[in-house]
Amino acid sequence: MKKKGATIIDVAREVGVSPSTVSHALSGNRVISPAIKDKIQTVIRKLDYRPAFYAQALKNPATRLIGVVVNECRNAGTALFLDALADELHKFSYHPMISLSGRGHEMGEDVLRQLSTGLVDGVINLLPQISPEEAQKLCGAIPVVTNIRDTMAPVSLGFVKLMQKILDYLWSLGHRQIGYVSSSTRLEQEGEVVEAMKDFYHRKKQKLDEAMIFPGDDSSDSGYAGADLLYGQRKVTAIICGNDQMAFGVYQWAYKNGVSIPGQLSVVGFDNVPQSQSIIPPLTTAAFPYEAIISHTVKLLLAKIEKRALTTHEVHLDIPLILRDSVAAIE
Amino acid sequence: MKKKGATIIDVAREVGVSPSTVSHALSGNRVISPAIKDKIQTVIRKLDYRPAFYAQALKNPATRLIGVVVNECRNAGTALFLDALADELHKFSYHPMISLSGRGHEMGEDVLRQLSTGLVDGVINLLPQISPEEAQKLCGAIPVVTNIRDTMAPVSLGFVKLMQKILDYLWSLGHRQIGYVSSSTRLEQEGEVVEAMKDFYHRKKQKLDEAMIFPGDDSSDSGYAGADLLYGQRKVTAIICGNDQMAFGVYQWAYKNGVSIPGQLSVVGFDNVPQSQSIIPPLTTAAFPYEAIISHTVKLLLAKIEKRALTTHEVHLDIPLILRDSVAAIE
DNA sequence: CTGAAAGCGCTTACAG
DNA sequence: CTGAAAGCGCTTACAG
Repeated sequence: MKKKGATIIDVAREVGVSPSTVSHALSGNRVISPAIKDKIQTVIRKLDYRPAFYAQALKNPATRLIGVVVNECRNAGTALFLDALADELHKFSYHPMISLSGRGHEMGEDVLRQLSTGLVDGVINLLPQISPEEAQKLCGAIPVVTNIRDTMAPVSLGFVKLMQKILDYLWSLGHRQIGYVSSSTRLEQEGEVVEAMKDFYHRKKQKLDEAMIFPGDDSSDSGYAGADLLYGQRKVTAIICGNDQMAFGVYQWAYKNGVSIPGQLSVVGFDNVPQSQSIIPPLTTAAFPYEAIISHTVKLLLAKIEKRALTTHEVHLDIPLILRDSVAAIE
Repeated sequence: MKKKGATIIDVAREVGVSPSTVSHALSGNRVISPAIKDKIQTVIRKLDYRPAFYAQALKNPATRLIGVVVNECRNAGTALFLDALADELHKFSYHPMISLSGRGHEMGEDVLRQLSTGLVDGVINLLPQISPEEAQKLCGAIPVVTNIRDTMAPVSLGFVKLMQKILDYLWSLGHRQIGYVSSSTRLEQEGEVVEAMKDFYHRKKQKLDEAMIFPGDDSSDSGYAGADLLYGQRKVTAIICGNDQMAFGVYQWAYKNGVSIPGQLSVVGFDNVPQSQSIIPPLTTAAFPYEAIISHTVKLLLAKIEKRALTTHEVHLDIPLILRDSVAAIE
């Protein structure tokens, strides 16, 4: 195909000046006589001239584009995150270029590699299956930050404290059989979370039963399957889910099987997506601190791009638990 | 900032051949002696050479990038649409570059204009506030298709038939006071839908009460407000919503106000997003025919890009109504 | 099988 | 205040 469109030379010829003059009129880097400036503006409009992006990029490699790579955006938490990330980047006159790599692992690598050919000034890796090290290798000279897990300045989220808070809460309400549907996006921290659970039971002079942990994949289907196993077979009285999506799957299973929430089964989520508030009963869930994480991620990436020193190196964020109506006491 | 990175000249020098040879080895357009080819591969890996995207684009303007412009992706229907669109584009070796313009109108125009500087081969306009004509003007020589509403080959969705089907269904169950929370994303069709409602009432020897129509903005908040007005003041027994999100808002209002669905209030949505199935009670909703629309949109855009003649010019799609549990008969 | 040269559409020292 | 020229990093006729 061919993108016709006028070039700067066409404009210059029509006005009767040199291309340099047109270029300077556009950039404002040089004082141009008002008469010529006006004429240039007129001709630009007449020919519908638009400077070719790639030709500009060849001279000045900064594109102010940030590649954002994510598997898919159907997950409500991801969608919210992307919207907020776009807003944050706009504040610094950067523009996100979102790539959906799809569910396949190899695709994600391809996308990261393609981005690193000068198209973007930096990339934000949101792929759980790609480590910070891999991401940086795939991107070569282009700065990357892998969300939350970045090696230079990771965000440490208070998963451990959160899990203990949740367990304490459920325990105090009389729950003794507590199931957990884990989340694949927080793989790195999964180990810690399980440790936190072990600790908790240890303090209660009990032992964590590994059969109470169901490996979820962040989809509501896996929440559904988790509920089927944990409530249907393991007879839990409460289920903690690694994200809200899976908690919704638990709700769905409960509805299909005539199990009442929170009457017969208590549920706790993670993310605090809008639906968690509107679902019935409103879901008790942990509020993922989007704003703080996004502002940190963007700050970090811009520092790398602009080769500035980092002011902060590590961030600790607590995760508040939002009490709503999906948890009840055991009578 | 400066993106260092090796150039093709660095590679050529290191191997001891000309840049042309390296270029041909990469493209495969020329037979290269195996020994040299091997050496080139080795050096490329050693220097971590990646062809500069913008320099390639300067010679061959086709980037195989498709700009997709959308206000935001937090709406579940939009997120689903974007995921499926990415999959469809990948089938043809095109890659979506998603831009979130945010809620502001002007931003959307800026983004469209910026895309049209050669960065992408075509754009898909998903902004309800920008008409096909405006979009094409903003994009200049770059092909655009405005989803569904494209002038060349629009998709006509059976909104009229759907609305009549829904009204028939509710009417047959005894509903006489039926509210409607309209959707701002389907502005164009809103008129038709209201006509369909008028027709319906006319056939029933009644008159449509305009007070039964609440102008929604696709957010669950507006569903909430709609329910407050329509049920709280206008005493409807059923509410039809322009999208599922707003139906969820109605659910939320009902929960807060102790109104049971479908016992006291029946609700119908539109989109069939995953949550509509998992919500309690599962929502009776219309299934937006994503796949057909996306495949049509992509086919149309690729035809424009590759300057092929269109095989189809207009598509009529029926919208199935999925009966679930959010509607009950009036006793 | 390989190389030297022109050119894609801009910008920016350099010269006036 | 303005122009001629070099160059960004590639690709592709053209020549051997």
